Order: sequence, then structure tokens, then C-alpha cells
Amino acid sequence: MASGHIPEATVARLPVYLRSLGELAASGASTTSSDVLAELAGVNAAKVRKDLSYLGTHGTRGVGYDVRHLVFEVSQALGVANTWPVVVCGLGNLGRALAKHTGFTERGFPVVAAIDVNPELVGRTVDGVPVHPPAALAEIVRTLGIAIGVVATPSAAAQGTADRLVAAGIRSILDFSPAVLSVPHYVEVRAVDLSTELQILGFHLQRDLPPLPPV
Amino acid sequence: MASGHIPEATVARLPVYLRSLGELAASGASTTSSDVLAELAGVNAAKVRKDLSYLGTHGTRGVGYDVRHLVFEVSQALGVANTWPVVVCGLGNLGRALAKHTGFTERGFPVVAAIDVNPELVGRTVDGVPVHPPAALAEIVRTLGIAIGVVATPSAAAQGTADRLVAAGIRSILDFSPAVLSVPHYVEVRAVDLSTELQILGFHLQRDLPPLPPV
DNA sequence: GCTTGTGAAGAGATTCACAGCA
DNA sequence: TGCTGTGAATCTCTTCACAAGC
Repeated sequence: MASGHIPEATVARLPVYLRSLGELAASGASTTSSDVLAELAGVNAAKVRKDLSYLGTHGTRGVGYDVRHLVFEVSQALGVANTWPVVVCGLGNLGRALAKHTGFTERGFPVVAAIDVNPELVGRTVDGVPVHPPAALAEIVRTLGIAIGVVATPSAAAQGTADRLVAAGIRSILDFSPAVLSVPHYVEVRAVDLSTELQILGFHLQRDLPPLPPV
Repeated sequence: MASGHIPEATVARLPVYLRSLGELAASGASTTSSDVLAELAGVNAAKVRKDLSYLGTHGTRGVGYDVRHLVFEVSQALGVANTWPVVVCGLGNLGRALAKHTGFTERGFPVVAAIDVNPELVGRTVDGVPVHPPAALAEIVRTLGIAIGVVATPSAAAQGTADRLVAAGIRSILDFSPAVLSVPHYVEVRAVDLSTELQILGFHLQRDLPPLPPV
């Protein structure tokens, strides 16, 4: 199948496949199967095959997939050859951790700037990342070619920060605040809400653990 | 409709509704509608009504929902009255940020202990959270009644950490490592992979921005 | 009037199961 | 023989559209 349109659910799994393939390559495997890849990625084999079919990939029936070729195809689809510079907004606990996080740069998402309202931070660097005031956003987005904004501010400041990111031309936002951001339709927001995740876990704990409390 | 079974997709939205209802209550509203709630939660009104119908809730036709009553019902469904103590494993940048994060305690997920392999940290406290060695896991889970384990170790250590959490009796894991954890079926894992999120944003940037590069 | 609650329709994702091919 | 690629079936979630009821 041609890669005309890849379903969202598939896109969300491609990074996992890519990482799994990396492990396989590191372990010296030159060939793999949908079964093995499924095991590594934590999904089932039919899903792996269907997902890969959207990439227009061609494994070999009776044999499997060539690891190196598959890495190439998945990388291609994800566009990992591109580099998308990131700005981190808000240098609280989480923002600082994100700014320091080296894994981003390795994957093509270098944190090239940070924004904070604290005048004591502005003008300094935090782990090599220069800190700017909010007013400087539009300019640094332009001069540094920033493509993605990370919102790590307190939730009260999140919407204002998002507005400023959008005004500065950013079209992709990763939001760590608990707030629901309101942005134009052409801006993509991915929300990572840690409290929500915990509450979902809590829901299932509550459901599964007690075999119904006695009256 | 009775709350016999709530779809996963609905469960994942309940925390968002709860937060939105909190904002409404804070702004003094005593009544609301599926429209208003939808706007605040960033979804559409039909979804709100369908979701709430799973809770067996009763709004008033022609009027809307009583905010206070709805807060009660959603809270009830999520079990937010419960407190689920959390242990954070791995005190790198991210782990430390999570340990310091006060929002968790407020929502019923107090971080009561941390685990790290670094002997210089063990025995000390990080922002009031006592640090234990990995070997102490089973004991602190038992004595502190820990329900949820957060994996914030380097990815190489993630599976081992998960194994130890499971052995210690933990059934709910929030995983921040890029690794896919392999756990028994009765253990629920929620993975929050920051690089994956960025790669998904990158995929769409690649797709949407260039109107196809010229040959 | 206005807004909920919900069957029914629609869209999307997953899984099945097997034909096709090395 | 063994594994891929994929239509068809199934399941899940979303959206529609309207009757029910304040």
C-alpha cells in the first residue's frame, strides 16, 4: 500500500517501532519478523504488519523484514532526518528538567532557547540553554528557526504562553500544564498531563482492587 | 445509563471535566451546560453528554447540569477521595522534578518515597522525600502502602525497575522511560514518552509545512 | 422556548484468517 | 514450509439528530 495517508494510531506507534528496530540492530540482527517486532514494541503482530503496510514497505514472505531497510523506511516516514528546534517556556522544576534533557537533541529536537518571566534567569543560561523574556519570543522563533514550543509554565500562565507561541508563528505545542489550551485549528497541541495519567491509574486501582467493599 | 462499565476513552476525559468543573465552580457558576463544559474541556458537546451519561448522571433538560452535583459524580467515578501513595524511581532531572512536584499531593497522589542507586542520595531526603536503595522497595511499598510506581530511570534500568516494582506488589506504573516495559497482564502501565510526543509533532510538521519540496 | 439523554449512523482502529509468494 | 500483505469482520469511539421533558 502506498503511503498516501497514515492513520494517527499508526503514526503514534512508529517511534516505538523505530526504537525497537534500533535495539534489534544493536543486537546484531539483520532480519526480523512481525512477531519479534511486536514483542519488542508491546503490540501484536497483525498490528505491526498493518502499520508497516501503510509505509508501502516490503518485507519478504516466508522470511521477514530487513532491519536496516525497515529503519530507513520508518525514519523516512517520521521524517527523523529533520531537525526541529524547540523552545521551553517556563523554567520551574519540570521546565528545567526538560531543558537539561539530552535525549531530545539526540532525536532531532534540540532545545535552543528557554523563556521565563523571572528577571534573575533572563540573560543567563541554564545548562547551556539561553533564557529569554516572554517579549523576545517572536524574535528568537524567527532567528533560531524554532518549530516546537513546550509549555511548562504554571497552569495560570499556560494559555497566555500558548497565545504568544501562536503569535510568534509556532504551529506545534507540547503542553505539560493541566490546562486545556485554546488555539487556532492549524496549531497542533499534544497534551501531557501527569496528574491526568495518575488519575486514570487511580480509577483502575479503585475498580480492580477491592472486590466491592462490604456494607 | 448505569455506571456498569465506563469506556476507556471516557475515563481518560473525566479528569479534564473535573478540572473544568473546578474552574466553573471557582468562577461562581452553580449551573452549566454540555456546551460550556465542552468548550472548557476542548471537546464537543455530544461527547460531554455521552460521557456523563455513563456516570448515570442526571442533568435537567432545558436547564443543564448542577455544577456541584456534577463535581460530586465525576469525583465519585474517578475515586478521587482515595489517596494513592507514589514512589518515584530514579532521581535524574525528571525524577527530581516529579518528586518536587506539589500538584500530585494535591490530587491525592503524594510522593512518599524515592528510589535511587546513587549511594550519596540514599538515606537523605530530596525535597522532603526520603531516598531509599532499590533493595528496600518491597519493604517501603508494604510499610507506606504505596500503590503506584513512577519509572524515571535511564531506559537501560527501566525494565529492571519495573520488575522490582511488580515483585514488590505494585500494580500501577507510570513509565517515563522510552523503553517498552514488559509486565504481567494484571499490571497497568501508562507510558509517557516525551521523545515520542515530539516525534509525532515532527511527523505532522514534515507533512503539513512544505507543500511538497520542488524536485 | 432550551438542553439533556440516547438510539442509530458513521468513522476509525484492531483483529482475524487466509491467499500469495519467497 | 513460513511469513507477509490485506480484504473482511469486529470492536470501539465519535457524531448525528431528535424525542423527551423541564
